Amino acid sequence: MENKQTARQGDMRKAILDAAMRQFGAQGYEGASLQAIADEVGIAKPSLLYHFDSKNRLRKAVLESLLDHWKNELPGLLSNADSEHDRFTSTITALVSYFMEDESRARFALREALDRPAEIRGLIKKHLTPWIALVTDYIRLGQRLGVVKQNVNPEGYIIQVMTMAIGTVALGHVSAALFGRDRALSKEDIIGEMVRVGREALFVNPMAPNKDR
Amino acid sequence: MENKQTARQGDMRKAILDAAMRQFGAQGYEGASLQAIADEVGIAKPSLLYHFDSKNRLRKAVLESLLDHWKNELPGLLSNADSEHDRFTSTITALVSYFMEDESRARFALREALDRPAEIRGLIKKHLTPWIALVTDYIRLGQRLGVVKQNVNPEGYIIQVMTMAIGTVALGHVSAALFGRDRALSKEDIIGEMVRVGREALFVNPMAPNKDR
DNA sequence: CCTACCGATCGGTAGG
DNA sequence: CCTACCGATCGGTAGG
Repeated sequence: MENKQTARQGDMRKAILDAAMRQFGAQGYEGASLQAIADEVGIAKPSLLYHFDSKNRLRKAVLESLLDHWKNELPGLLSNADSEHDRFTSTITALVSYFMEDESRARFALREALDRPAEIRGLIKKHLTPWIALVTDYIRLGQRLGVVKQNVNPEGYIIQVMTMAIGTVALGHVSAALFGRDRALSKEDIIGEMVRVGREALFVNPMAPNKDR
Repeated sequence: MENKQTARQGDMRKAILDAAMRQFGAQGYEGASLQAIADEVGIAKPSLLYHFDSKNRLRKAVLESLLDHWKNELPGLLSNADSEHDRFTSTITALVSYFMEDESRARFALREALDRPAEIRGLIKKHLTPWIALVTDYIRLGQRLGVVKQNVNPEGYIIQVMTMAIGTVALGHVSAALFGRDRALSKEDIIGEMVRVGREALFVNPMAPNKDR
């Protein structure tokens, strides 16, 4: 009862963050106006600035909500796996599912990397570096075990997989229609081929069953 | 002599197109102002609108300059190759070189796909469809010859390679610093790993010498 | 190619 | 959470 007001404010903040992510993702930060975001939420523009002091702070809050998700998700993802193949499959599935669940996430993340490379580089370094290092360690372990190809460049490989995952989702509406109706591709086809490419490039035996050691 | 004036105007148009591509690529279409573009060229804003009737027409002219390059380049690229491996190497090298030569090209292309998916889809369909169909035909030929893996989805594969090529160049400044100084990656490392990923996912024998039939 | 200028919209503030 | 309003900047025009 004492936090009824707080709960309502929390709901409103979440509604604003959702609308902002969609608008920023679709129109870009400069292209999206506070007016359009306020309209989508159903409030007046100054009311929006009561919850977030400025457009820039609103953007940072959206960014933070993405980072928080992965800071909570990554630890479990990387430890709960019985084999290298499982680890690859569950990690890339979680990565792609998260962005496909709401494509605005992929578009927003891609735009931020284009608009503010220095800031995004700093955020990644600060929040994601230990987890990325863990992935490269696993790849090197796989190489010693003979499960992962020797010619894989672990750091470069991670960049390619992340670029494919975010890029494929963010550009889905463009690329799916690259071919005539007769050769139309479903989202599942595109994602499936992405996983296949990542798998073939990584594993000595890409089609190995679940257990590999 | 009679076209001295025309030559000067052509030079000015080219200077404006260059500045516009850099500004659009770095700041986005909405984020880049005509004033900033005019400043970079060293003329007044209304002078810019004498050469291009509106900001939107200037954007379309930049887009057209990218498409024209590939409409001229692709025919030669796809026919001048002695083997499937050569075709893959020369095509992906040309693709990546073109974007690396001026990274604004990759950023601008990526932003346009995000900002105006319907328009870009239409442009690709109109200008690039026959060449893309030729590439899928080559992949299917390679599969019949036993050079290309049977589980490749030709359409999906092309999407992944294009996403990797454009995304890797456009996001180079962000991704290169994902790792500490001790594991720093050069552009060549990143591009090399991209080519390796594409090759391993495509060929039955990724390390085959030049001739394969 | 320039100076001078236009209406519209932007992010943000005052005050309640 | 709202109405009313601000200065700054936007793309674009008039006129030379």
